[in-house]
Amino acid sequence: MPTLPDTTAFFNREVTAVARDLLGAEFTLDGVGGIIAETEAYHPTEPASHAHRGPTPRNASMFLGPGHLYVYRSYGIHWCLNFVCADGAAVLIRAIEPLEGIERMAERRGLANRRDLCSGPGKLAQALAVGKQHDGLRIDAPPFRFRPPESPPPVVIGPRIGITKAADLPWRFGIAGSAFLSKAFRPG
DNA sequence: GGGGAGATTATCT
DNA sequence: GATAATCTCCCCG
Repeated sequence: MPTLPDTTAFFNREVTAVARDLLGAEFTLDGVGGIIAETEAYHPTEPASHAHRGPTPRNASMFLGPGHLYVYRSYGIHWCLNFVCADGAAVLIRAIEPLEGIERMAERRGLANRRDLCSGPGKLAQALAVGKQHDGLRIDAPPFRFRPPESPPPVVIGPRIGITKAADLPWRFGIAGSAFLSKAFRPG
């Protein structure tokens, strides 16, 4: 009987390594979710991070330690889901391949096309019904289920999307060839 | 299939 | 008062 990987140890590593290793991981909320297909890393030392200027009421959960969730409202409309690492670093979950609870996702999104259910940070938050009530919770306790990948998928890397600061850093990671990404990676 | 405008609100200057 | 880790719809081709 193999020992299950320790979740805190998984997230207590360099944030770009965690972002890459999250690809292929299983994540569900109340049995709704699938396989993480796209992530972005954020570190307090670069200005795109919400933790760049230190702790504030909004980003408090970024400092709870490895294995917690950071959920924030984006553009006053959408919710975005992050997994916290060490020292205020966090990984934004940008896309999930829907596998479980697809019916409920389709209802929440008002869409039938599986490809569009979770292909973006705001979309997947709506599909999984992620909200402020999940900010600061542990990823390895109900209503969540988290399981790291058993074998690493092929990875593509590129610059992060939708930001103006530190936009040159290649800190976006995706499963190569996945049909469920928020946007294609530029070849090269 | 691609580009641009608008929606909407918490947070910080 | 400006900004923001986004999404959808509309127009054009």
